[in-house]
Amino acid sequence: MSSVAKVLDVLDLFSLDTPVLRVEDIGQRLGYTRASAYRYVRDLCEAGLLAPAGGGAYALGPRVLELERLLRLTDPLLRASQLVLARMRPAVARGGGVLLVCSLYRDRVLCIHQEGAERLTSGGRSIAIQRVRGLPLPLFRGAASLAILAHLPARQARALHARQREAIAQAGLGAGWPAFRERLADIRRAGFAVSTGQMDPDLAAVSAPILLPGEGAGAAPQILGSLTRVMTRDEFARGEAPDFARDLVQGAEQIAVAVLAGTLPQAEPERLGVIPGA
Amino acid sequence: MSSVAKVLDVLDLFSLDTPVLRVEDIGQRLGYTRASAYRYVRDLCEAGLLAPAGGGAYALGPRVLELERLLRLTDPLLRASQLVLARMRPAVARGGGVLLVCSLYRDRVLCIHQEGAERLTSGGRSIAIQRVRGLPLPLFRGAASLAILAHLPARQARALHARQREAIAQAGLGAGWPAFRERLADIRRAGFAVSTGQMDPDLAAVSAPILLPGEGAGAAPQILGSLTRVMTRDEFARGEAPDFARDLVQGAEQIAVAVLAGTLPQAEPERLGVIPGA
DNA sequence: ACAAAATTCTCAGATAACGCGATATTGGTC
DNA sequence: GACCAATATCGCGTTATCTGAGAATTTTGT
Repeated sequence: MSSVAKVLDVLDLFSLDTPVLRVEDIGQRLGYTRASAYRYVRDLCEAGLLAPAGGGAYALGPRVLELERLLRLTDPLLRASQLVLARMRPAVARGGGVLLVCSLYRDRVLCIHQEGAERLTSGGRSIAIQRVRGLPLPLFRGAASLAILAHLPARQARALHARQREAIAQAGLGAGWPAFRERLADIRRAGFAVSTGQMDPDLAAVSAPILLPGEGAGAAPQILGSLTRVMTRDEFARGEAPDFARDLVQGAEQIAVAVLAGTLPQAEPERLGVIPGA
Repeated sequence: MSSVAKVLDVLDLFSLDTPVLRVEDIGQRLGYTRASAYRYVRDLCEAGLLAPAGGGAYALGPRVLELERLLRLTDPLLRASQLVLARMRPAVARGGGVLLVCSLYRDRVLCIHQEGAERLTSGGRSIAIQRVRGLPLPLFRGAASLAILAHLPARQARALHARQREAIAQAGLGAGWPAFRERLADIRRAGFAVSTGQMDPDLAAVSAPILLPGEGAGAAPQILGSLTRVMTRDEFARGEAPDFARDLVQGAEQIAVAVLAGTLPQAEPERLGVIPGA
């Protein structure tokens, strides 16, 4: 194992349960000597990814916020989504809904942007949206995940099934590979994914894949992420779901176009303002 | 130079101007061979800090968002600020002002939280607040910076002056070390820092240091960050500045108390909700 | 000022990292 | 489906770096 991987493994120890760790604990958990643990932590502190939190303990560092701002302002998918989201915002807000942009992150799906409220109200109950920005969630539950899952390259889907047969069956996506494959094909044929009650019993979601056209003739398109609308089950049952799906699919297509446009070298006409001290 | 530092240096290349980089360019800019550049990029991708962006290019990766969420939910200073900010929010919002929590980050000051609008309106002009979350700014300009600068440990202030004599003089903080030292002592004596027109000609700010009491008798308190209120110059001139300062100093003290309380091992009564798939 | 942590340092041996060129993989084209 | 050009990884000898144990040093607490 490379020393870089060892150092970056330290980052994995920081979690909601253990946001502040002592060097001794880090070394013990990963099987490093005290000296090595100190060296690794020092390296991460120099990079700003960790910061001393007093008492020989360390927590995530300010560099995380600096990188987050950079990502927020520059991520190709986020930038491409901005115009489309701005256009869809009023209609979605009117319905009390929420828009999400998600992307694949290893074996999970990560929400990279939420637009609208963080909670929905249904029958007097205030429901927190589970798929919040920055929280990786499984590929097998929720419309935003399914829309991405269905468009994974065939090889990847196959490997995924081999690795997580259990979780897939448990999510109702079929017991074997043929059944699973068929479920994914169904979603692809529909052009969007729907889930009701998968994340919260009183919520539903519709999600459209953000697809870059496969460059070769007949080549499968490349999945970049998904554009999702979360709503209460009541609103979903009101029967406008087909309209939602149409809007989402259209929005996702426009995002894909914008991503392509942003990839072109000369497609950066507006300079970002010069920021002193940046 | 350690190999970890070399890998993490790659992260420094990503900026607002160059958010997407090709491996070749990374290697060339840092003087690495192609093979090494690929190795480094691969390591960072495995950690999720970078992600392929097509065409042999890479951009910041989704892990950044995951870490940001973690930091937002767990950072000791942020958590300690939450209650105080909630209490101050209404009064500040009424005045059209903005609250910032900032902390020291190497030789700069980083805003780690903003409360209220991102813009202020003065005489029909809409002014963007420069000190936005995640953007490191110099230590020498703006109230939020000065409040921290004034409470740096003496050694650090001295070293800083030796390194950045020029920038300090240019910011009007004195031409030599004695003058600089005196300016900092002035701010400490006042208990808060004020700036008018330093960041934007039509804005002003008042900032209180967030100080942990020095543990030894007579020991200098430790600076954690600053609590700042940004407002239009008009509102500042309205003469309520002393009230703002009093409120901020009081708020900063309460944050310090909350940080101390959070440091105690048994001070985590409320478990965060269990999040499926987290 | 003293005692106890917390952190860095020293050094020789063990071990990955480096560069180079060759070799797979991709992705686009016919 | 076969080709070609990129994109990315591999294999290996050399060499610089990392490691571990304990001592030395700095920082912190009383």
